[in-house]
Amino acid sequence: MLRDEITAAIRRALTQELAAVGYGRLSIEAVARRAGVSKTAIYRRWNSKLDLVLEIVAAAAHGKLPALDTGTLRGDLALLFQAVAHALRHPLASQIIPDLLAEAARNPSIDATLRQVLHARQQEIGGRLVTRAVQRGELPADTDPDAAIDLIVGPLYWRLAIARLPLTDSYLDNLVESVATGLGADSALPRPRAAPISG
Amino acid sequence: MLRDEITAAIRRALTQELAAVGYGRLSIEAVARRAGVSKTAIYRRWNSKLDLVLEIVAAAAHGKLPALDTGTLRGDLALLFQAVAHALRHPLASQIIPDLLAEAARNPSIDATLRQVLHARQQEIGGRLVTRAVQRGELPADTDPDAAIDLIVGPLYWRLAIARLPLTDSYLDNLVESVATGLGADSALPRPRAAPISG
DNA sequence: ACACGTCGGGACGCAACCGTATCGTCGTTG
DNA sequence: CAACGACGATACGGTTGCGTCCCGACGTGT
Repeated sequence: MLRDEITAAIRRALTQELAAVGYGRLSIEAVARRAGVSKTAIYRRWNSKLDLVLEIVAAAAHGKLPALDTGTLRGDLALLFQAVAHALRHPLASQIIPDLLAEAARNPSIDATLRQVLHARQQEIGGRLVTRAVQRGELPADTDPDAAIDLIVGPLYWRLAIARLPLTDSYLDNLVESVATGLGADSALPRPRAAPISG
Repeated sequence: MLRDEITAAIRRALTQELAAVGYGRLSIEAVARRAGVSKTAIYRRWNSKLDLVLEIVAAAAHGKLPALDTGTLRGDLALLFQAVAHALRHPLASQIIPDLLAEAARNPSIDATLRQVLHARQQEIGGRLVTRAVQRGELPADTDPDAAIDLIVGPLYWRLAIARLPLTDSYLDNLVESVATGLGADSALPRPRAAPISG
């Protein structure tokens, strides 16, 4: 009997509050104000602040995942980077995700939830990507999937979520090439070198 | 006339509080309790919560920086990774840094301070590392220092601060090699490939 | 022995938020 | 059109924190 429009408004307001003040300062009162809803309406739906956040974070991350099998390592990487960049370009996501990841270090419930919806999925996607590339002969057979994920996700996350520098198409192209060769793929092209200075 | 031991106790307590509850929930009262000090003693030294945090964060990051000129790209990377890993292994640092980086997205004062003490230094160190490698002929002449920094710092930060997975010596060795070749250095060794499956 | 200034303790008024409870209202369902 | 239940508004007591102020107690330097 709970009205869906109000539930949706609460979810929307929570997302915005989370981005605006972070999990640490999050207050139910502010969520209610922002949603144009009474506190009562929130407490009818969730028991507490943590419940609310966990439910909504888990739901938000159950979105679509790309097929991600283009037939080449570089194609897969480019597609994955596009998806990650698209997600982290949303101002809300780029504020909420680092905030919750930091909070996860001290809140086991949040940590568990994020591991389910983010890390597990990353490992699954990254693992498949690596496995296929190994099968194609593009990557060494002894490639460690965990280490590969660090190398794939780390640079883009750093630039978008931490350094907050702009992202251009050519940057992404270069990143694909860097990560691919870093993982152990053959270089696409030889690249020009300066002559060593030592005589 | 302010007693140094008390100032030090406040700094220590602030660090611990920051790690325990994060910047969002940080309270002066809790810092005072933890330091075994009265609120008055804190307010005699700093005007507000933000002042306190900014001063101490800035001071903490003015620590030593490694000489970082080993003569080879891989040597420089290994040394840099050791330094980063050492810093992020401290439980306090590994909780505080992601927390403040997330908070920086919504607090301009924190953002400015972190850019001074972290990003600027990273760019300086990373830029020098890249410049030297280019001069030696180890890296392409058109290497973008900013992109290089993402590739260097991102994976290790991701693993230690976000994924919070363990770090082994062999992992670091592999990471040095991956990053070096990803940046465009020649591979140290050819690595075994599986035969492509397609017949 | 004296004066000075920091010290801890504690109280202040103000504000925000928690989670609960109680209203009368309104819309939906049947 | 009647009953039901979610709705907003409002208030509750309790907790926590802010930043300020005052106090008597050191203890340090002179």
